Amino acid sequence: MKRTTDPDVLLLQAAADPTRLAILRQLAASDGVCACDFIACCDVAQPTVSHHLKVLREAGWVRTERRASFVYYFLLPGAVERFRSLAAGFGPSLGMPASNRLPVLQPQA
Amino acid sequence: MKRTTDPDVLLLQAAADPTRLAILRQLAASDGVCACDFIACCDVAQPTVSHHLKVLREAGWVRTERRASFVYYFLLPGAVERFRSLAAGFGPSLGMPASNRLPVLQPQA
DNA sequence: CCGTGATATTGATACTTGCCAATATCGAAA
DNA sequence: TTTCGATATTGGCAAGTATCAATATCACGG
Repeated sequence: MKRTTDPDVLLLQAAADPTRLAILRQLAASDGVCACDFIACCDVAQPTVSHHLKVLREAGWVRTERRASFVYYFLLPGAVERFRSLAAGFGPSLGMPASNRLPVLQPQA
Repeated sequence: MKRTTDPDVLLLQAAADPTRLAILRQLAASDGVCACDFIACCDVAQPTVSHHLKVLREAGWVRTERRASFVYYFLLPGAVERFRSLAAGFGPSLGMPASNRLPVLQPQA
């Protein structure tokens, strides 16, 4: 993907991967998950899980907390909220199908 | 990225690009946009815009409609809705920070 | 201090993706 | 039909990324 600085795009890019979305979903289901548990849920090796967790951390999706030799991952509520407002920003396009509105006929009119 | 069939991941992947997010936002602002107008909004050449529009179409984000030699793009309300429920599915993590809840101490307990 | 289990980092490789020039296609008008 | 403007497709390259083996680090128990 192209390098970008748009925080919304960075948030989306981090979520737009099967493994990482599975991780996010597990965190949404029960927050505070040990890193070792993600190895079971996703069909990838441990270093790969660690890599994806790093991506999520750097994108601001999760924070970490050490307990003994385990590392727990937590969803950052701010990220969830940002994601939701991004979705909410996709307009009032609900309810009425777009074809019911009069589209302009000339571009840049 | 890894090949996947998860429709949610496909939806996210399609949106997780600066050019395509700009396109989606322009559509959210005023639905029914001529393809030629996207060339101005995004700083890329015409074939690149066409490529991104194809990605969005195949991901189910938009539909097209020919008028004369122009092609108009419309946001699919279903896609917006799917995107929103995806965001909504990221848990009740709003309000109370995760650290206020008691996380398990032993993995897989 | 040493061994062990958990997690992170490194390095290499294969795959995917964004980009544009050139070209093809399509619709309308001459 | 020929031409022209708008859009799509092709082909190739450059860059990004997912993956894992090997290795490093970290925290704890002995």
